[in-house]
This record gives sequence, structure tokens and C-alpha cells, in this order.
Amino acid sequence: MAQLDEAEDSNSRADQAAERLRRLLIAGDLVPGQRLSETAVSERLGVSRNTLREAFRMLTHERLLVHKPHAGVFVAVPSLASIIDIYRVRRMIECQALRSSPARHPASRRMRAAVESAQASRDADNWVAVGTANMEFHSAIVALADSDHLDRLYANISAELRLAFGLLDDPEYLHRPYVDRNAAVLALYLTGDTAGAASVLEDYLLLSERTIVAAYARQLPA
Amino acid sequence: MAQLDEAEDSNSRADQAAERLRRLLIAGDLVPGQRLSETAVSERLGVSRNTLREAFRMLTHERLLVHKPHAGVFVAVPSLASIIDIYRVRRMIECQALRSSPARHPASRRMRAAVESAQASRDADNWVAVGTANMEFHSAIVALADSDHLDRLYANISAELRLAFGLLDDPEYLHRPYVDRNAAVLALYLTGDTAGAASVLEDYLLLSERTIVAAYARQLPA
DNA sequence: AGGTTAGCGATTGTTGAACAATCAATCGAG
DNA sequence: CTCGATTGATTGTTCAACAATCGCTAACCT
Repeated sequence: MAQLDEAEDSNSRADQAAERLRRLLIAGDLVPGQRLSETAVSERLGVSRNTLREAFRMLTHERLLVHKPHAGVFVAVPSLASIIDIYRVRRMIECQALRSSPARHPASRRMRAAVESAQASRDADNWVAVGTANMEFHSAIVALADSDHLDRLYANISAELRLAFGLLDDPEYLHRPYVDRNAAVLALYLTGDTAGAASVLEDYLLLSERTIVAAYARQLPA
Repeated sequence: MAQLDEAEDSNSRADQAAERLRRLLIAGDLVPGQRLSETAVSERLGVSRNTLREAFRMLTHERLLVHKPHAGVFVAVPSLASIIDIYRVRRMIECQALRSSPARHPASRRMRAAVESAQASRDADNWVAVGTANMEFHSAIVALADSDHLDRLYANISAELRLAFGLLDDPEYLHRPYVDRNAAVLALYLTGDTAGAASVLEDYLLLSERTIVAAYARQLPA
């Protein structure tokens, strides 16, 4: 086992700070729109202002934070337009990756593991874990394309989407319907019917987008 | 028009430094693999080491530089695998953007302008300008998809590809064949035959990839 | 009174210097 | 000649200070 849960951030202190902030972000401890004071956060994390700025810049490139010049950094608030954009990209990339993937691609193991993990977490009523497993499933689908660039793009997109999920407050409603659908997509893919799998996935993504957009519009009437 | 050519980098000094480095990189003044000393570059650009580090980090995220811990930053050397990956992504994204684009999309004007610019530069024997115009043409194709995320991904990919072009040394051979092909793609698209345009584009990209990979393998026998 | 502007305070942007941590090359011992 | 320790240079990180900029307050003018 190369990297353990806590060992992956061992590189630099800026990386460590970024990782800690990342966890605070996906855990929802930092609400979107909130301003992050450099001095306050730096002394809370025990790093220097300069180092924290490097961490901020990393997270800004991951679109988790936004930087307004001379005003500070803020937790990103995913816009409706950005979410719609994300789903457009997901349909384009995931469906094509699935459709034109050779059979028995190594990443299919990741897909299977993610489905099983999601089912287990569902039975344990742990819905944020279900969400994590679902996202891992889609990440594995993208990995079918064997493209580092797409993998990286998808990692960014996932982070942003996760921020949006955190804005909503019914994780069961958001994640439960998709674990069975993921299993269906995986089953079709494993039989070699990649076109069918892609088709099911596309419907699935359209439904998911509608659900999230609706919940989003309901929650943020502004 | 909000931002002019020279005014876009006015934000911070780190941005300015990054922009200057970017120009040095695409101009080929900085050869791939070269190490960039923090102190040397910082005093050459007239910025502090700390500020330069922020610039380095930006360019690292754009994959123009690579950062090796405790060893420094180096000009990225695009690997053959990365180039192949880039072309795979380009085929996936550009063809689908072209195929599923509505007619008379605003970005088609950018496509037309790029074609005309390439033709003019070709007649003037300015081959690096031809290369720039060609890349602008493809960037406009991606813009047909109306996705900020894809636009950003493509900007990164373009920068990396440009670095690879700089490694080769016959810009006419690299760029001349494609200005007429771009014009053909544009013509098909404007008649509404998006499927035909996408098909031509796919052949085109396959040919371009073969050309570059061959030149690359010839030049770097290592 | 209402709107405008000048100034104030706070925060970010940038710099320089200093020290610790790490790597690579040199030099020396066996 | 090979292996190992020392040295030197570069990066990683912190601190303190100052300049630049923004938002707000309050005084000012009409």
C-alpha cells in the first residue's frame, strides 16, 4: 500500500494546508460565499501567510475557492450556469468514454468496487459515503478513456460538483436513486453492450441534472 | 471590447511575471528541460522570489513547467504519451463540439477570422503566425460547445502542444497543410453539414497526429 | 435631508532577509 | 576503483515590514 489516508499530503506544508482546507470544504464546515481571512486562517492552520497563499492558489485552480483581487479569497459558490456546464461536459465525456472503451478495461474494476461500496454504504445509511462512492464510479468511467488530461479535468469538475452538493441538504434524496442505476450501467458494460450502457448513462445524467437544478433553484430563490 | 492584448495581465505582478514567462516559452527562448533558477529568474524579471514562485505555480498548473520538490522547476518536455493523449482528447472534444453545434453559432465568426488570418500569414510566409491562427481556429471549434470548462481544458492542451511544436524545427511543414483543411471544415460547417465537417476534422486530426508523432520520434531518438 | 466626497482603517500585495531542509557533487578513506 | 561523508548550493518556509487598494464612515455641500 503506497499511500495511506494521512500520508498522501506529506509533500510540502502548503500541500498539507490545502488538503486540510479541502476536507473542511467537502465536509461543509466552510460555507460557500464565506470569506477566508489570510491572517485568521494562517494562524488557525499554523502556517505562515505566504504558505497559506500558495495553498489558496492551489484550491483556486481547483475551483474550490475564488480569488477577488484586493478583497480576499472566498469559498466558491457554484452557479447554476456552472452546474449545467458541468453536466454537459459529463454527458459528453462519460458517455463517449463508455461507448468507445474496450472490454475488460482495468478501470472496470474500479467501477465494480465503487458500486459495491455504494451499496454497502446505502445499507448502512451513510449517504455522504454513498455520494463519494458514486463519484468514484463516474471517475472510473472517465478513466476508461485512458487520458490523463480528461482525468484531471474530471477531478476538478467533481470537486466543484461536490461543493454544490454540500449546498443542498438531503443527501439521501440526492444519492439514493443512483446506486442501482450505476449497477445497471456496470452490468451492461460488462456484457459488452457499451452503446446500451452509454445510453442508460445519458438518461441517468439528464435526470440527475434536472434533480439538482431543481433542488438548487428551490433552495436559492435569489 | 473590454480587454486589449496588453492590458489583460494588469492584475498582479505574479500574473505579469507569468505572462512574460509564457511568451518566452512559446517563443522558444526557454528550451524544454531547462531548469529555471528562482533567484536568477526573479532578478531577471524584476520580481521577488516569493512572487515568482506564485508565477511558477500558475505555469505549473498550465503544464508548461514541471516542479520537482527540492530540485526546482523545469520547462516541461512534452512526452510522446502526452501528445497522443492530447490528440485523443482533441478528437473527442472538437469533433463532438462540431457535430452537435447549432448552426450560425457566434463562435463561427472566430473560426472564419482564424482561417482568413492563417491564409494571410501563409501568403506572408510567416509560419509561426500560421500556427497561431490554426490553433485559434480549433479553439473556436471548442467554443461551439459553449462550455467554460472545455474552453479552459483546451487552453491548457494548446499550451502544451505549442511547447511540443517549439521542439520541432520546420514550422512550414507542420502548419502549411492545415490551412486549406481548416477552410474546408469551415465551409462544410457553414452549409449545415456538421456531421461531414466533423468527419473531415477527425481525419485531419489523425493525420496531424501522425505527422507530429513521426517528427517527434525522428527528432528525439533517445 | 439627501447625496457626494474625503479620509480612515483594515486587508491584501509584494518585498527582502533569514534560517531550515534537502539534494547533488566533490573529496577522501579504504 | 568503490563507497561514504562533507560541503555547497538551491529550494522550502517563516517573519516582519511597507505599499497598494478597497469598503466604510463621517463630514461636507447643495
